[in-house]
Amino acid sequence: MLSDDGESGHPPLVFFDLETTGLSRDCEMVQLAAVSSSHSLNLYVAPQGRMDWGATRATGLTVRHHRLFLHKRPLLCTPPTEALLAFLCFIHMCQKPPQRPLLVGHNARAFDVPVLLRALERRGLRGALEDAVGGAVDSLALSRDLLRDSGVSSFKQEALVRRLLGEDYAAHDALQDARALQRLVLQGLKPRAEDLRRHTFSLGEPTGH
DNA sequence: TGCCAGGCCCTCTTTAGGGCCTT
Repeated sequence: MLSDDGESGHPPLVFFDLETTGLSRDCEMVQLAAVSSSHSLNLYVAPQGRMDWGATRATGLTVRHHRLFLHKRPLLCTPPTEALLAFLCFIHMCQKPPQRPLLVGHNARAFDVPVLLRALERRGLRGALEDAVGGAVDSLALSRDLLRDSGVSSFKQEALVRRLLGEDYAAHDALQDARALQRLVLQGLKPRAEDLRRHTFSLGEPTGH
């Protein structure tokens, strides 16, 4: 099976996902999860602002008095700077010198990476991430490419996991999404090293959102 | 009152528009 530990002819892969307060350009991350090989990181962060109703409906997360709740149960939260530093430590742990890991996320180019970079930039940590990784791969673009002419009509992560792996999972929980994405890419999409190279973008490139 | 996300992809395209995808 294709692996994500840097032993398959491509850099180590770190699958990640964010849950946020919404989709707007000023949204804040409230859950940060990363998975590589059998290792995982899962942290909740209490935002300064409010959750959009759509985000609450999708995730079950709510904010009250700057505390975060999942289905009305209080969550243990990590201060945002500590959460980002933990994420950077996780990435360093995944390094196989001289190879630097690739971040992999679904629609990451348009959404997760810009949100993450903004959070890092506010704390002077953006350069640390750019130095730590070899770039990022958007599994949405990768799947659209590899499944071209396959008859797949929905490229939502949940739909791809069901179609390619025959699995249902708890979507909109960042850790479950990151784990499902790891299975989707390694067991379902099975990209070649050149496929990953073709879809790797630099974090230094201007990103939208 | 007026704002309300934005990049990518596809096509009945390129002097554009609409749907997808992320929360």
